[in-house]
Amino acid sequence: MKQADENSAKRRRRVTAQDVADAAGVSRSAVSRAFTKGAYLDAEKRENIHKIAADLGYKPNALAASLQGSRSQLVAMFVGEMRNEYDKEVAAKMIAGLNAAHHWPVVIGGSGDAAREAVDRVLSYPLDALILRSGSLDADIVEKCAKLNIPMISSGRLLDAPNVDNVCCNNADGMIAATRYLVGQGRRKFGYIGGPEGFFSSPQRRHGVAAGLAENGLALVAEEAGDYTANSGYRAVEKLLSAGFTLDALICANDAMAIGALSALSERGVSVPEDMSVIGFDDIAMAKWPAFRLSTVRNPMDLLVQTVIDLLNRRLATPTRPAETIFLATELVLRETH
Amino acid sequence: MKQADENSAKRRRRVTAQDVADAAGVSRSAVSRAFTKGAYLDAEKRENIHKIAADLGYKPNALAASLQGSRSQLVAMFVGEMRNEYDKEVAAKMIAGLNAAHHWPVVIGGSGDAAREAVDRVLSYPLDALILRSGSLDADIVEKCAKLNIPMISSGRLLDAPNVDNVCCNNADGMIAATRYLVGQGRRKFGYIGGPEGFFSSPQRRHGVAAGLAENGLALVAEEAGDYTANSGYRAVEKLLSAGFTLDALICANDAMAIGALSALSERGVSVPEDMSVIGFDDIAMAKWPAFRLSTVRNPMDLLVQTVIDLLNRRLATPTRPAETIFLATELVLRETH
DNA sequence: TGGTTTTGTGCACACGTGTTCACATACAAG
DNA sequence: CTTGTATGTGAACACGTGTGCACAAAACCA
Repeated sequence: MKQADENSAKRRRRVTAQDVADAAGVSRSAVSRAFTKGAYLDAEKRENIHKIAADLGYKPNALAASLQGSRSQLVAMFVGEMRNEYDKEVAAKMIAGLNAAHHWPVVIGGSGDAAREAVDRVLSYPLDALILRSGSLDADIVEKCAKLNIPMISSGRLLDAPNVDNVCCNNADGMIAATRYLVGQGRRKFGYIGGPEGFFSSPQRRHGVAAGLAENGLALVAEEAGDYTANSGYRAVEKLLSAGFTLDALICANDAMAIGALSALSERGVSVPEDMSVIGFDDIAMAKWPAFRLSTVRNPMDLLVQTVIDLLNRRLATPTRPAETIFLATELVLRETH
Repeated sequence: MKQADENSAKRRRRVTAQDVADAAGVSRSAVSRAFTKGAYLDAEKRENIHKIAADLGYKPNALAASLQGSRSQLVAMFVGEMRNEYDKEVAAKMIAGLNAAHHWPVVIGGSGDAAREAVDRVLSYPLDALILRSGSLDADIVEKCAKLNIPMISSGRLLDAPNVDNVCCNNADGMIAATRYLVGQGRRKFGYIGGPEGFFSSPQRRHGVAAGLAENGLALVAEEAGDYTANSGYRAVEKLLSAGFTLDALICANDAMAIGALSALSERGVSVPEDMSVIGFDDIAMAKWPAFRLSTVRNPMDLLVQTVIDLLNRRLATPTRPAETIFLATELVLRETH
C-alpha cells in the first residue's frame, strides 16, 4: 500500500529538495546548500545528503533555480531548412561547440510561417540568447528579442540592427580570389551557378565573381540560379549546356551545387579540369571525398562556430557592450577540379 | 533620469506579468488570465491587456508556468557524433518533426565522457522526455532517467530496459532482402564492408548478409570494417582489392561507405554494375544524386521520426502505459549500382 | 424591493530553488 | 563567569506564473 503510494507519487512528480530533506532529517536549506559550491555546511552532513540524494535520484531543478535571476543556460538556435550539407555540418558543429561550453541549444528549424511561430513560442522560455544560423527570418523577430531582452547572434547573414552581434564569412573576397586564380590559369569564358534569391550570401558571392572578372576586363558568359542543393547544380549545368554556351570555367555559389554540376558535366562528356574548371564554395566535408576532390573556397566552419560562441560568452559577460560584427577570411582550397 | 532607470531595468530583467498589470491598472491575476485561454475575463479588458503586453513586449515565462506541474514541452535529444550523413539527416528531420508537434528539443551531441556529462547536466532541466538517437550512451543513464521520472525513447538502438520505448528499423531483414536479390541476379562472390563495433546496427546488418548468403549455400568471400564514413568505405575497397580478392558483389553497411567504395572502384577501373554490384543501406538523400544513383536498402527516416513522435505523444498522454518496441520495415531501392 | 444567479476580479497559495537574516551552539579569551 | 567570535542551521523571502477561493457587483426574476 505505502509502497504503491510511493511509486505512484514518484511517477507523478520529480524528487524535490524537500523530499531529500525529509529523508535526511534536515531542512530544505541544508539540501540546497549541499548542492551549492562554497555554501556553509557541515562536511559530514553534506556527504550524507549527497548520498541520500543519489539514492533518491534527486537533481536540483535548473529551471526553478534560474527563476532566481541566474542564467538558464538555455540558448535558442534557429537553423533554417538544413537542406544542404553545409547547413547540416555547421549545425552539428555548433551543437557540439555549445555543449562543450555548457550552453544548451533548443533547436528550431524550418522556414516561413511555421518557423516564425516556432521561434515565437520558444521565446517564451527564459533564454540566455538566440543564435540565428542561416535561414531568412522576418525582421520583427529582432524587435521581439530586443523587447524580451534576449541577445541575438546572427551568423551567415548580416543583421543590421542595434545590439545584434554578427559573424559572417567574407563571401565576396572569397569569390574574387577564386575568380582571379582561374583567370590567372588562363580561363576566360566563365559560367556561374548562383544561390537562391532569398539568401543573404547569394548576391555577395555573385558580386565577388563579377568583380573578379571585371578587374580583368571580363564578364560572365552565362549564369543560372540554383537553390543550393546538388540537384539544382545538376540541372543548371544541363540548362547551360543545352543552351549551347561554351565555357571553360564554372563557378558555383556552394559546394553542393558544384558537386551536382560535376555529375552533369561528367555525363555530358565534359572533362574536368581539362575542358572546364569547376570551383565551389564552403569546403564541406564531402568536397574532399575521393569522388569529387573539389577545388573550393573554404568557409571556415570551425572558426565560425568558435567565433559565435566567443561572442555569446562575451555578450553574456557584458550585456551592455556594443554590438560587434566579425568577418571571417576565406581561403582558396585547390584540389583537382580547377 | 526615470527614462534611464527604466531602460536599465528593462535591460536587466524580462518584462513580467506584474509590470503589465501595473501599466494596465489591473491585478497580476488579470494579466495571467488574459493569456490563459478559457479564463474568466472581461473581453474589453483582455484586449487592453494584450495591447499593453504587446507594447511592453511581455511574454509569459514558460518555465515559471511549468513549475505549476504542467509539462515543460522541453525534450532532450541525444544525437551522438553526427559524423555520417544518415545521422545528420535524421537529426534534421527529427528536429523539424518535434517542432511541428510543439516539442522543443534541447540537443546534445558527442560521445564518451563529455556526452555523458552533458546529458547529466541537461537532465537537471524538467524535461518531458529524453530521445536517444544513435550513439552509445552508458546504461546508467537509463537508471537516472527512471529515477528522475523522465520517459525515454530510443531509436536506432534497442534499449532493453523497462519503461523505455524503442523504435528500430529491421536491419537484418533489409540485408537479407538485398543479398537474396543479388544472388538472384547471379552474383556469387560477396564482399562486405561492415560498420564499427560499438554500433548497435553493425552486427545485425552483418548477420542479415550472412543469413541471406547461407540460405543459398554461400558465404562471404571477404570483409572489412569501416566506421560508417565515406572515407572508410574508400579505404576498405582499397584493402580488399589490394589483397587480391575477386568479387562480383559488395554490400556495405551504410550508404556513406558505399559511396566511398564506388569512388575507389571507379579509380581502380572496376565498372559498376557490370563487374561488381554495390549496395548500401539507409537511402540517404545523396544516394539518389546523379553522381551515385546507389542501389540501397531504405531505412525509412520519415516514418522513423513520425513513429518516435507518436510514441512520445502517447507516452505523455499515458505515462503508465507499458513500454513498446516498434520495428520498421525496410525496402530495397534499386537504382543503378546493382 | 428582496432574493438568486451570473459575471468579473483580487487575494493567496503552490511550484522548487538560492540566499539573506537571525539565531543557536560551541569554543576561546579575558 | 562573562564576553566575544567562529561555525552551523532553519525560517523566510524572492523569482514568475496558474488557479482555487472568496467576495463584490451586476443582472435577472418574482
